[in-house]
Amino acid sequence: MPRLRDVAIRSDVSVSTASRALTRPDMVASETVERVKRAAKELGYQPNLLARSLRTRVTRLIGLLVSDILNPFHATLAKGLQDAAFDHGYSLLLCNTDEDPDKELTYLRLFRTHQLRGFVVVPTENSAGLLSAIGELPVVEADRTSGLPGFHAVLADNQEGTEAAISHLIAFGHRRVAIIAGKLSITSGSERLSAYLGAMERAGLPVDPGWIVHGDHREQGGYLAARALLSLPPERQPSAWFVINNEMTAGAVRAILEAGLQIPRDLSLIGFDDSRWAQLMHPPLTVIEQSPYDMGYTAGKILFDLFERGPTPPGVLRLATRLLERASVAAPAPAQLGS
Amino acid sequence: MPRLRDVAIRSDVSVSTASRALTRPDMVASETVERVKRAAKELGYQPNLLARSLRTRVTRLIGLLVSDILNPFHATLAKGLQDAAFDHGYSLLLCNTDEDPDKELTYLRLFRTHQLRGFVVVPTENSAGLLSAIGELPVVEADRTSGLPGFHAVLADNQEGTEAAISHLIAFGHRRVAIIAGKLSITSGSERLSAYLGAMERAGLPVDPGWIVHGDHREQGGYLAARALLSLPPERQPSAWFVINNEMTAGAVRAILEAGLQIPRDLSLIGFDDSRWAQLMHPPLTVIEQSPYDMGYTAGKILFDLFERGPTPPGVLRLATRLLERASVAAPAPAQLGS
DNA sequence: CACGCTCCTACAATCGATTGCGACAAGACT
DNA sequence: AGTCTTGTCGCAATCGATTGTAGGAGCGTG
Repeated sequence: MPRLRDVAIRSDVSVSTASRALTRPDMVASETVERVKRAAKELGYQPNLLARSLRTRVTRLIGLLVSDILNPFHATLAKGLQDAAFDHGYSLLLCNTDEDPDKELTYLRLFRTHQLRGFVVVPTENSAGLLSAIGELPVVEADRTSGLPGFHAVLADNQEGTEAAISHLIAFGHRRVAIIAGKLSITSGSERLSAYLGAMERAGLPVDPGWIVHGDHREQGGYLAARALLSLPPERQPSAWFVINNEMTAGAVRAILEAGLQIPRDLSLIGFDDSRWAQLMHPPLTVIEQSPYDMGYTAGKILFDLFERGPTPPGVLRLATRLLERASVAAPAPAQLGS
Repeated sequence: MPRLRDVAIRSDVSVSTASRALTRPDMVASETVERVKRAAKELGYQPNLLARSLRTRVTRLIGLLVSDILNPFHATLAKGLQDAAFDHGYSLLLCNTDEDPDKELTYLRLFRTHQLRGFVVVPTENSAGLLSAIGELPVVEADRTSGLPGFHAVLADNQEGTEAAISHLIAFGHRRVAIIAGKLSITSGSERLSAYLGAMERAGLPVDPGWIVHGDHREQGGYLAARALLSLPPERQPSAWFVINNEMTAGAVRAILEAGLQIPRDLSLIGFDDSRWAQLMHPPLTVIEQSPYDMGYTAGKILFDLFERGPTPPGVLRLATRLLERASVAAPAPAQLGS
């Protein structure tokens, strides 16, 4: 690989002039710039970013830390961030933690050793303890917050979305609405649960404690939570479920199908976050749509802003949600109305 | 951030000894090693990989170039590669090209400027011309090959998979089997098409030219191809479709539902590559399952092998496929048997 | 005691860029 | 003619690590 020195020799200038000709052309005579550029092109010169970054103390690398890129929500977020990175001339280091604190710590360290400029993280339960250790690196949290002060965050408007979901169910006549909730230590989980409780209370509807089950945000967790709901005695059965994320919704659907129930005849269902399978399943699933792509793109923009303008007072940005009415919600069967 | 110099001063040795104590402890008195390590820990020292890589001329970065990380196939492949990278102490740069040759070229250049050690690519039509330009960088192709000689590749056993699909349909009594094929310039597409033709011929079944439609490997392409099939005159209608990738299968399903047809009553369907929606849709889709995770992991292993052992004669590794029988294939209705 | 040997350690060069500063020439101005 | 600008360009230091080589300490041996 040709070095800057080769370009300099070929265009008969010093290395410093060659450097300036390529990066700050206004400081060099235009005729010289031309000569240097031509030489660079002829040699196929590509600057060594390691050397440049070492000298300037600035890289053009950012990171993304998610628990699982297989979750379409994360994949879409990754794409949004990647596009933002591309638009700003940055490259993206992708890291899956699999919810493993050791991996998470390893990656966080890696971010520092690789001299990343900053990163975006979808925090997990363990993140809070770890993030406080990384120090001065600019960070933007997406989807959830670790609860730590000082971080910028881009989140969905969980309250608005949840309320829309519950209102939708109530409008169909449901009075017995269950929730497959998540971990309280994860903000998206706790916010959606409390919005559910608020919406039910405002509607004057009692909530059976058995209607609140907690999953681990993964498919299997949703499945187990659904089984718990299905095993409630008949007189306590809810007529509709609200599931707080897409993975658990998939698990819940699996459990429902296994139990031989039909949606929405026997049970109405509404999920948080859209996905292809939600559109294609039978019946198509009514969901609260979020914008993971925008979330990623926006998180990126905030990050780049941070790079340019320096530290900013941290703020939380809420992205709107939207009710996508499809066919998994219907009026409850008379027998289900209960007391 | 503390530098090695700080560690050296604190442990009262020279920078070079500090360096050796941390990276080649056998060359330094164990008592000194101890002292240096302690100092490093106390200071929270993290080596600057830019400087190290600049000096050693070797980074621990690899890249992944895919057209679209939103495709679960690519996402899963990415995860496999990421896990392989983690296991070998490498980090992964993720790049989406969106099938845009400009982006692809930009990223390829980026790989060189970032001094990546090598990369994995799922080639597109444009890749062939570009890959030849990147020179000496180790590359492993996944899922498809660009057709260029000299590259290692990890592919699905397209012939085996396609034959299993067609045999399955034939075993159910289908004689009129259509294919939604891809671009011939993409090997996975051409291989699956020719395997289809071979299987039909060996079964002694004629193929109506109208039964072969080409899509662009994306959802919309599958939709359009499906519309083309559905608009064939009744006497030329196939009783079963084989779709060569998951995105186009989704589009095809959309078109079928729009047309008010029922699977498998009116039409049997079998897709290549499994996905969650294929499991959850109604009816669950019979598919040829591939192992994108293994593909990514294996591609990574080949790449790391290349790093360690130096250039190897390029080879093509085929990963087995498996027929996942679900419920989208049934015997054709008598009226469909045709002539 | 001189010599050679083995261990350790330090000095200094090096990777490939960027950049502060000074040198120099050409032109403007007094 | 002398001085001052202005515009270009080169020298050399620098970023933070790694590593070839040389030198010194400690020890055993003849």
